[in-house]
Amino acid sequence: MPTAPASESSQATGIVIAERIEQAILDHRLRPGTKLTEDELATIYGVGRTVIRGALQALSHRALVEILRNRGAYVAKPTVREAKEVFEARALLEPRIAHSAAERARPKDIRALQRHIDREHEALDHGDMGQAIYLSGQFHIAIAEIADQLIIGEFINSLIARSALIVALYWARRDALCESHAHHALLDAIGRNDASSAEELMRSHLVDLRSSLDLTDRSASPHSLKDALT
Amino acid sequence: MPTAPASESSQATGIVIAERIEQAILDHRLRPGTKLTEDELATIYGVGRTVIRGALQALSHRALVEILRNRGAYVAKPTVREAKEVFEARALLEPRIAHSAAERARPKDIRALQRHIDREHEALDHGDMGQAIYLSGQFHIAIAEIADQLIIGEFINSLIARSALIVALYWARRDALCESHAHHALLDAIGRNDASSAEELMRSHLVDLRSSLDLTDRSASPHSLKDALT
DNA sequence: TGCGTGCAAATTGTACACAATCTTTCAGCG
DNA sequence: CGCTGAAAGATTGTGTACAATTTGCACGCA
Repeated sequence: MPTAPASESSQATGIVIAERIEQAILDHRLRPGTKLTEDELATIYGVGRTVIRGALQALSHRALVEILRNRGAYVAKPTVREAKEVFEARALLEPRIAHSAAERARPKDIRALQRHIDREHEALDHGDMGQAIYLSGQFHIAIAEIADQLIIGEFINSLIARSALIVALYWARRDALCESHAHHALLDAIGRNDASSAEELMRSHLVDLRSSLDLTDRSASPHSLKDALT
Repeated sequence: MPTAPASESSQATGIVIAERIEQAILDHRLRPGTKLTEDELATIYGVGRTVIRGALQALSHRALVEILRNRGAYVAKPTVREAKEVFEARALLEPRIAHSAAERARPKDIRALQRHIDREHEALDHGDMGQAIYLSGQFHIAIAEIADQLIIGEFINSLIARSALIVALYWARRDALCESHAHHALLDAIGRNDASSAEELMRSHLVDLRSSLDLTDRSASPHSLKDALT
């Protein structure tokens, strides 16, 4: 939920901290599996553990952080199965949303999308891969916002956040995300209010995205290995 | 109410309390708009406010409880728009899930679904409408579980929880949910592994469900009125 | 009477102290 | 030499006190 005014005190601090941590996870400054100790974060942000705990719990609801009882919080490590399911869900939701977005898009929406693409290129030029991946996700979220479907938009938001983690773990072909040709094509179709093209472009874009990942079943995946030993 | 023994494993208490409150909301013992004071709940369940706060925050993430900063937690009151969006999302997700469920269903799954329907009938015979609505939702969740799609299943779970709130606010035709003919037909199709029938039945069932609600735009809705004044 | 201001009560937000639990380490024993 | 078990250390879970914010009410002024 977009609780806008961050400048106020109170619980806003917890939300701000959660967003900071989420940002760090999304652009890969915090790798999957990293331990997030409450005390450590509390001293870093200069607040009590109560606030940190709330932030971590919020992130765990978004499946970005995994909280193990009495054992602490860790940056989540999606399994291969979860990764597959995330992309199945995206394949189900996003083409439909792209369709709606194309129907509803107005000039200012197109300009907003264009700005997203520009920032994406900028990050790529600076070689900031983490930021580029983050912005690439933001582009999808921007499309969902145009579609003006808050609930489905929230689902997509959550799925894209998880996708950043999945990319961190399973990315095989480094070229796929970089050539944001697909995003240009989407912008084009949406700009022309061509709903069925936008829908189809989104569908194939997601197929491409998924095929750039290595989701072969490796039972020796980091997660199950760790679980097996403990 | 037997308050949980102190030896019970830590955070589990918070989860248990959240589930109890959710249950109360779902079968309409707590009406939308009811204030949930932390101190009150803390004394009821015999725990500190810390635990209650965690439970309320979890429920707010599921959109069952609305937390207003410095003003407390209230049972959520979905707007007409949110209600429409919930059913749009369900119409998008559930037919697909019904399809998968029909493909994967095995005899024990069918038996589980049958048990759900039996309990539904039982509640109706006892005239316990709240419980009947709750169980009616559980049937949809059971189908999602058969489909074995954890992530989409979680989305559906959240949507169905919200649907219980929506029914509490906007139910117009009291007959619709009671005649669970649609659930029988679904069980039948899934039992025959007839995926396309199950998908189509789910689609029309959701249309029926939605048409039993009064979602006409009344700008004097409790929520927007409150917002307008503040 | 109507309206604005200021104080008091209630409720939430936060920090901190203590208890419960898990992990690690190391000594003793087979 | 490896295994078992217990104690020490570290980390999380919970209750509670205090601070911050909001709300309700009463008072005074036009």
